[in-house]
Amino acid sequence: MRTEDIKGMNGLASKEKFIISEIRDLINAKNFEPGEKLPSERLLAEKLNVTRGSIRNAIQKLEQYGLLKSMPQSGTFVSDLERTALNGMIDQILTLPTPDFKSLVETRIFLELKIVKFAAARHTEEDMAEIEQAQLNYRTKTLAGEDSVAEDLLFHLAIAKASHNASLQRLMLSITPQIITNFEKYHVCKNNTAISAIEEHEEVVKAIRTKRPELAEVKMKDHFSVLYQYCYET
Amino acid sequence: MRTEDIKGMNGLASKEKFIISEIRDLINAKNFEPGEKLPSERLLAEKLNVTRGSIRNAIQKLEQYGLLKSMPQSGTFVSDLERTALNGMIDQILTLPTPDFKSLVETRIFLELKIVKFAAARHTEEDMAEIEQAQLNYRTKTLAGEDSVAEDLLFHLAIAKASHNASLQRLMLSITPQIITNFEKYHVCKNNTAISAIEEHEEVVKAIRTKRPELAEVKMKDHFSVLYQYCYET
DNA sequence: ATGACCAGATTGGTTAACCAGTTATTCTCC
DNA sequence: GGAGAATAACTGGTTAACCAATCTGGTCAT
Repeated sequence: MRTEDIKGMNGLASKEKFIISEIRDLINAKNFEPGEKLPSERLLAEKLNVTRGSIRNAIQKLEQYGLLKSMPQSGTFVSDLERTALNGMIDQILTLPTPDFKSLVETRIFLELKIVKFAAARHTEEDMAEIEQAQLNYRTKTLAGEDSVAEDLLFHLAIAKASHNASLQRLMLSITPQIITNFEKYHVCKNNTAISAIEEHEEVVKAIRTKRPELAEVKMKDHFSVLYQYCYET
Repeated sequence: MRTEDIKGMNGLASKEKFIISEIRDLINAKNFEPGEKLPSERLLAEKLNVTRGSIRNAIQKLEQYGLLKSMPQSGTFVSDLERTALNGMIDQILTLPTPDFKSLVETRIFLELKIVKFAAARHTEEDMAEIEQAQLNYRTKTLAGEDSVAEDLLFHLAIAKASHNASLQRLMLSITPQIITNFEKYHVCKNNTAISAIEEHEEVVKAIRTKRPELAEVKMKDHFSVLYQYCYET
């Protein structure tokens, strides 16, 4: 059995993939009931001829997806899912490809259009203050002719926070940096559009402040128009 | 310095929070440039009076969000983000609350309505076969009067895969199990609605097969109507 | 002066021993 | 024979020593 250390398509080392699939097979072979206890890490390590650390990594991965739950000094338990569901999820996790840039941008736009609607509907006074402060920072930095990518990011994150949906906020946090760090590479963000972005931002702010979700979405869409074209017209 | 082991609001142990915030402070104090190398794990551990393992955990967390990047036998580097952006992101990560059930459901519906549109537009023959097989499984299991929560989940995951957007698929994978495992607790999924769900599913399948994104979205929305009411009418 | 090169220090990653709880077992006493 | 307590075995988590790749600084031949 080769266990190369090269990273796979979805960021999982192939050794980790192997272990995860073995755990899946074990769950199937033994007809595990939901909530049942997995064999101990040591036993699994011995059975699969890998180190215990590798087992722990694999378990941690599946724990991130909510499929397993480790209890200190007690054991690792499969979550309350049917075995067939567990199987399907693990299969998808194993074959999940690394998102390409277009997928990321597509997802980001889509997330933000919803987030800004929620923000317009649910924001508090403090949220509004933070958004406006972020926009002020972006404005001054941009007008000074300096690079304002960071301030732009913070503006959008402030809106995400104001959406009062922790789940959406987290998704936003997890996909944004990947996009930002690839921006230059893909030449998506033109510097000369930064000035006009100030006004676009302020239109969004105005719509949020006046609590008009639909308008906020439209204005955000305008702001994303360049990115949008990149996604759907190439 | 208290370092309780109790999990914080966002699933981060307070010790981890402390370390992450210290790392942030360090990056600020030393005016780190994008891409610069962080002090070694040993040095950080000594400086913060914690074990090296704790440092490694914190770094791993920030790596998940794409803010740091560990290079074997070389060092840990901050990603190519402005320091202000780094700061804002870390602050949000530290204060991110655990998503409540309503946030999760809200997000799931929203994701699926987009996913089904993409699936209708982009699915391949294999995708379609998998979706229809999943639906068949759901149908037979439900008609047999057995519990079909797992088959329902797999049906929706098959559609997510057919969206051909790895980013969306991953988001879907990461929020679904949390919802499923809380279903019973919140009594959202009534057993007696399962039969009618068969037809709703098949309407969705039909819309996907005939490549009508808008219709697919409508049909999916119908399918989620009960959940939707739970979200927005309580 | 310059470039190739080598040894030692430093790095993140890995391993194995250890720890504090939990759980199963056995032994005792009624 | 059965309930309760002591105990041994086992659990995931933690720690410290170890590893191999890498980086650094100086040295030496050119």
